[in-house]
Amino acid sequence: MFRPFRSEVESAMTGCLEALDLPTGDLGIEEPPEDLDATLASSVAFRLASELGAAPPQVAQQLADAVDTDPYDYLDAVSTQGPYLNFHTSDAYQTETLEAAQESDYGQLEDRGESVVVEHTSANPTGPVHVGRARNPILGDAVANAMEMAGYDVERHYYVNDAGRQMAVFTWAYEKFDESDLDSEPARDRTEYDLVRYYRKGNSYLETADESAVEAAEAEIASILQGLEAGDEETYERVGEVVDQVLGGMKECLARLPAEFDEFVKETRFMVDGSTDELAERLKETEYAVYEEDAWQLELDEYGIDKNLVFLRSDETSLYTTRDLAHHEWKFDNFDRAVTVLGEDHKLQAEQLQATLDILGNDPERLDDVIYSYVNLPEGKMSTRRGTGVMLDDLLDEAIDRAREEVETRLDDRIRDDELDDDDIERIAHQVGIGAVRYDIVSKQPTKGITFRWDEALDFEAQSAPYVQYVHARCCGILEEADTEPTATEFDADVLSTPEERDLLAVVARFPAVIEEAGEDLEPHRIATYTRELAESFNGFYRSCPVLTAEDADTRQARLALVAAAKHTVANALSVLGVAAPDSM
RNA sequence: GGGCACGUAGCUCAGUCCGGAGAGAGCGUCGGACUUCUAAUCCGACGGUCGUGGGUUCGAAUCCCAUCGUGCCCGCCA
Repeated sequence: MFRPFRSEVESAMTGCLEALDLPTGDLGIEEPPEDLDATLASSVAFRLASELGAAPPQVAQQLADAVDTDPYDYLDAVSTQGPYLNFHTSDAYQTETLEAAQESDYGQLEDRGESVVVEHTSANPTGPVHVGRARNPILGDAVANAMEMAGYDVERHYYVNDAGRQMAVFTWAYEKFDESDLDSEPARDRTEYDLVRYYRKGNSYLETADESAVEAAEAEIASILQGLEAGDEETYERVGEVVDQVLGGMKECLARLPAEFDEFVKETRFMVDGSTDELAERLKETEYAVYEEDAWQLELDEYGIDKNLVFLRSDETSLYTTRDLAHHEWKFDNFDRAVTVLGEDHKLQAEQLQATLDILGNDPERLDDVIYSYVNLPEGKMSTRRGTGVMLDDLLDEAIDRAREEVETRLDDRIRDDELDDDDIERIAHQVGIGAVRYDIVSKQPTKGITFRWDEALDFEAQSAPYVQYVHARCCGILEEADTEPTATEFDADVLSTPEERDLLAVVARFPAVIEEAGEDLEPHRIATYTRELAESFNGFYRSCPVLTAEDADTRQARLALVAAAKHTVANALSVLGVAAPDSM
């Protein structure tokens, strides 16, 4: 009910200011400090003080007196404290929040009737997913989830770069070398770990072999690229054999997170259907196009980009961005909006794409980018080609092992007599281990750099996933013990009167607004911050408010409803983050 | 050299978009709380020139300018 309450406050303030013939452009509405019992506040009195020739506290009082709360359901009263106006909620606010949160989909906002394609990960199919890349699926999945919960109609796409130079090199190397040429065993028994050895071998060969050998190899690589450009069937099959195998392995790895996709869109698709050629022709016709140094380029100075964008090589083949432009026009044809999650190293390319889409007559406002910084090792960047980096599979394995150890050591001094069996332990180890990895990454602002350190990545201490997951397990424990989940008619929210109960309910009430903000601003880390506040409030409530042994039946019933509300809220918040919500821990 | 990001407690981070109520957490350190619905919990203490210097403002971690440090980018690679 926070969102409707906010609307009421805005409406009440606007009405009040209009009645006094004051400007309504800035209502100064903000969230008050935590130790106040007001739900919203306004600092507008500061700005109106000079205009009214009175000190801010007097202005605040004058405004508070003028506000009419009668027409509103959730706005109960306005008070002042110095220069601030404080807005207080009604009993109906509590009651209806508690009722709304009994629904297991609490936080799911109304359908906006707007479709959006969220493209994320899109890692080149060159080898195993390493931790440097892993921020993308974890962030991307959360962005998609947040938008979905905020009411958008979301599709998740993985754009497969199967037509670039890297894949041509890979295909050439895969065909040229034999197992006996390779100098190591696969690090893991899965296709991408096997095949990446050819890719690395090929790259080191190109760096170290003698000139004529490199020349011959480059000729073969160029012929593969040209074969793709010309739509040659056999070339597609050769490249496809490598791409599909490697991608298949990468999908298995990503599924462990899990990060799932509605569609894998191959870039060769936009070569085969002629849209890349057609697009290049259209670009040539624009006033931005120049033919320099035997290649077609686009001058983007007007867009503040001083680097020319080459869109056709001198041999007439297309480049990644050319194909990606066709890809994005396809997105615009099929979706209302497009969101792309990509590393900061692709930022310039994203700006060029944005500018060029505009030149081609598209509305660039329909495309948003979510940019994140790479996860680096203390000693530098991770690289598939060079074989440096921590593999996501290894990180997940370690995290699960660490979580399993934790569960087992806690087994002995466990109070609850629910007899965890081996399957439970394994389940909890997976939920907590993988959850901790995801939470650690998704809870930080994407623009902040992360340096990967094993001890930090495997730190399950507070302010991490298990802290929040534990709240869910506690809720489940209570509700299971009570042997009933209350329905919306069987409780009275008014009996929830302790500070801890009111605080928890107040936090629960804000959840839909947090979803709205995270979904609209593409900032899922806000949900992680919120889960921490929610968990803190719940633990405070848990400490001081017995539920099953409450002093009377009404209190017990209302607290059970509050526990169910907290459970749905924490479960749905974790679900947006892609973190499992364990029933027991 | 140019462009873009980041810089908040010893460490890891919220807060910055949209300026407002003594700058908040966690880890670590120190001290407390389990005959209790799960102690992966809770309570308390210690700890901060919000990189630095200017400016705007009644008010700046937040906006502007400058500066330093770190990262990323500046390929007919992706």
